[in-house]
Amino acid sequence: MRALVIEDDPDLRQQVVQFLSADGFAVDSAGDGTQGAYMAEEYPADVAIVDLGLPGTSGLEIIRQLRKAGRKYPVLILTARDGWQSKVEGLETGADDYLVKPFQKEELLARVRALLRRSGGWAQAQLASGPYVVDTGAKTVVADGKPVELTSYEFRVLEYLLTHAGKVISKSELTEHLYTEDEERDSNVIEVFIRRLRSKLDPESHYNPITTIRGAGYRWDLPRA
Amino acid sequence: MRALVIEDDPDLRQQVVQFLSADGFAVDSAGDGTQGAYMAEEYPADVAIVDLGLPGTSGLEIIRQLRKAGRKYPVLILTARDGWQSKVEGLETGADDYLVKPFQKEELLARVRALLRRSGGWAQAQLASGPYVVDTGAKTVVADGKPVELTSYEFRVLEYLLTHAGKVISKSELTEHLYTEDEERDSNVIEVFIRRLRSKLDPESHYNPITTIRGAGYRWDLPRA
DNA sequence: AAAGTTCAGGGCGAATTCAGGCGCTGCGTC
DNA sequence: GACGCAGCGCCTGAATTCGCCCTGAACTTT
Repeated sequence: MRALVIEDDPDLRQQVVQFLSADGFAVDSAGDGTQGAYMAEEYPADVAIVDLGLPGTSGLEIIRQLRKAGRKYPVLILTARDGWQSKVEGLETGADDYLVKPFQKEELLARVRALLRRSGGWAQAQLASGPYVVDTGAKTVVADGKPVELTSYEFRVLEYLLTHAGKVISKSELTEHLYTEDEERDSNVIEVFIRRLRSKLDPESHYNPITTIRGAGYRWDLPRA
Repeated sequence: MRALVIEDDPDLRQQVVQFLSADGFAVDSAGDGTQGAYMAEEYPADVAIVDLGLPGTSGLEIIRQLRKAGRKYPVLILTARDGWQSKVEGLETGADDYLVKPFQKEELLARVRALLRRSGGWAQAQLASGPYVVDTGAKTVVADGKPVELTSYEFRVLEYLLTHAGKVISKSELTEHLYTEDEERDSNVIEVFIRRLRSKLDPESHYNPITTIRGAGYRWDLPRA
C-alpha cells in the first residue's frame, strides 16, 4: 500500500512517515501544500494523510483538487485541537476521517487501516476469501485453519491483490504501490513474489487463488466473504 | 507495561508512581487535568490511574476525551471516601474499576494487575502458555514445573509479549512500553533481552516460544491456556 | 556483584537478480 | 481451416546480494 503524507511540521512529518513505513507502507511525503498538490495528482496512492493548516496551497484546497482530478482514495485529515471546526469543512470537502493532534502511533495506523478496509469495501480487520483469512493488523494469514508464513513483501502483494479482489492488477501497479522509489525497474520481482505466494498459499493447487491474465497482470479470483 | 498516573496531590502522586515503578512499570505522571489530558493522548500506555477530583480538566472529562480519542486501555479511578457517588459516574463514563482513598500499595497493584489481565483477555492471576506459568504478581516464571530466574527487564519483555500473545510486536513498541523516556534510541537492547529470554526460557530449544518476524518484530507463538 | 547497555563481527533469511525453458498468441503458409 | 513458426511473456529454480538479527563479550550503571 502506498501512502501520501502532506504535513509542514518536519518532525511530525518525519514521525508519520516512520510509522507508516514501519507498518509496511510505501510512503511519499510533502512539506507544503504546493508540492503536496503536485504529488497528489502525479503519484499513485491508496490513502493520503493531509494536515489542514498548511503553508502554500491549503489542505482543503488539496482535497478539492484531488477529488476534482478523480482520485478516489480515502483522505485522513489532521487538525490542531483548536481548529476542530475546520474538520467539518474538511469532511464536507471530501475527506473521509479526521484525527486531532496530538495523536498516537497506534491511533493513526488504526484509522488508516480502517479507511483502507472501507475503501476496499470491508468493515472488519479480518478479510476472508475462500479458505483464507487475512489479518491486516496482525499480519497473519490462515489457510484452511492452518497458519501460513509469509515474508513481509509476500504479505504486501497478497494484501494488495485481496483489497482489489476480482480486478486485474498489472505488475507495474503492484510495483508502484509496494515501493516508494518510482523508478520502473527492469526486473521480475513481482513474478517471483507471485510464484512464492502461490506455492505458499496453495501448495497442492486446489484453489489457484491468483490467475494471471497474460499481458495485463494478475487477479485474485476467489469471492470474498 | 506503561502506566499513566493523573493525581493532583504531590505526595500521593509521588507514592503511586513509586509503587508502580518498583513493580516494574514505566510510568508517566501528571499533576493536573490539563497536562493529564495531554499525556493521555500523547503517550502510549497500557493502563491509566486517574483521580476524579482534579484541578483543570476534571477526571471525568479526561476519561471522556480518552475514550473519544479511541484509547482502549483500562482506567482505574481514585475517589475520596466522601465522594464515592462520583465513582458511579466514572464507571458510566468509561472507567473500568475504582479505588477509594486511602488505599494500600498492595491493593492498588492488585487492581491494576487485574485490569491488565482482563484487558489482555485473562481472568486469572497466573498466566499459562505451553509449559510456562507466569505469575505477574509474584513476578515468577515456571517452565515445566521448574522455576526460571529472570531479571526485571527480562520479565517485562516476557510479560508484554505474553499479554499480546499471537500478535507481532515491533521492537519500537516494546521500547515504548518498557521505558519511560520516549526517545528512540539507536540500540539493540531489545534484541539482547530477547536472546536472554530465549536462552533462559528454553535452553534446549524445545519450544521456541518467541519467533522473530524479520523486519517486523517478535511474536509469542504458544497458545495460552 | 548483578543488571543493563553498548559494541563489533558474522550468519542467515529475505529480497533481488539471472538464465533457461515453456506456453500462449498472432501471423504466414499451405 | 490446419499447421508451423517465431516472438514475447511468464514461470521457475538457483545464484547472488543485502541487511537485519543474533551472539559473545566488554563496558557502564546501580
